[in-house]
Amino acid sequence: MASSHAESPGAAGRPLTDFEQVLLGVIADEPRSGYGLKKLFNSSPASVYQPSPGALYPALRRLEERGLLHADKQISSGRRTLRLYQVTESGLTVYREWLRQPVVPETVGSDLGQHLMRFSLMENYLERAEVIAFLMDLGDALDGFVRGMEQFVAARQGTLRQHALLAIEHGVVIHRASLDWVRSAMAELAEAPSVP
Amino acid sequence: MASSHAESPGAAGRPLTDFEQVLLGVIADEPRSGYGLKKLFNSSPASVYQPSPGALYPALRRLEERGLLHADKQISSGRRTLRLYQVTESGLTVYREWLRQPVVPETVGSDLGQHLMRFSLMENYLERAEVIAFLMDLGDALDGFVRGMEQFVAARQGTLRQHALLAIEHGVVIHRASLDWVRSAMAELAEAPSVP
DNA sequence: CCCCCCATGTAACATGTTACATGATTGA
DNA sequence: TCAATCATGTAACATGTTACATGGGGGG
Repeated sequence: MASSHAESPGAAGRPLTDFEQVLLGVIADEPRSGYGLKKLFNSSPASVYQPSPGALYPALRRLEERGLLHADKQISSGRRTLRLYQVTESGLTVYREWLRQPVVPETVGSDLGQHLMRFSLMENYLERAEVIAFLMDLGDALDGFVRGMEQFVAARQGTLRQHALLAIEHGVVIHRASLDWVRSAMAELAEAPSVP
Repeated sequence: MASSHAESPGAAGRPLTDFEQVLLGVIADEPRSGYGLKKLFNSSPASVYQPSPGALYPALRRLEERGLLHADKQISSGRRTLRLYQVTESGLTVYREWLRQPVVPETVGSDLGQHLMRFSLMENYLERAEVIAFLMDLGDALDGFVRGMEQFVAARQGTLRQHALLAIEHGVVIHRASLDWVRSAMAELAEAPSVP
């Protein structure tokens, strides 16, 4: 039942899940319903993430209960109730704080997807200079990660089995490719100044 | 309480988690205790995965209850009880089945880590020819994934915003790098015939 | 004596998956 | 009328995270 008591206005609580943050960001770009979000994710390139209804609807309710989202109960063209979500002001604040969070080098090895998601959502809310600074930090973190992996390999020269070594090299290769991407993205953004 | 009733011998039940499979594989390589596994993961390159005790110990118990692992209760050098796990025969069977599972092209975009883990563990249990066949399939799947991404981009030429397009290109770049890795790994394995 | 490492685990809590339930509307 | 799509959600279950609890043993 939609408890209609507005929650903590400052939005201080347990930090949001990545998934919750992404929902917030997507809805900040454009109001959506649960079903609309489902369609959006389904149409995404080759299964980036397909949230199950049991994950999606409760997540939206949680965001609503925190006062970060607000649902307009609508009856779209005679249909049954459609809950069209919009971000509230505190939702927008939380979202922007997330976008501006610094890149933590230690997590870049396991969290690359989150950074990409953030980069993608940044387009409408951050200025070009901030985006470029973000990419710079991401590049540094990736560079450090690659160096760390290479040192790890060098330190265990000979002790690693062939497949383990190859698997680690896969990690190196992947992150070096990410780094190259960061550099080319920076170059592209630097020379084509589109209005945010 | 360690219920000592041996479970279903054929090991038919809910399929194992990736994490459970990895535990099974690591223990198949060499008997380990919970703490030994913790140390092993901690020493892994730059936080591949750090299982929390609340994930690790219950997982080991589940594998034991299924009859896939067996614990020798030991008192190592006067210390408190140490549970040294070994794979049982049915555990080894399940493990080998996992190693031989075909590459599913649809999942390769989100599951690359699992395939790498499998590749790494294959070294001791599969023959060189099987490993190369696995890499061949993985390469085909990656190639298909990259083509699919490129088609996706081509189909929406112009409709994608700049950052979204760049993020997708990141996916392309990453998976192409993976594909290159697969090819070089195949070449390396083909010419250096070490005994499995 | 105190601290850190060995070594196990539990409790509370949140979250996710799968599968099912419900009902309205549109088009063949 | 029948099927598909729109649109919401719940129930059962398993799993994970964080934080805490417990206790022995070795070294400074």
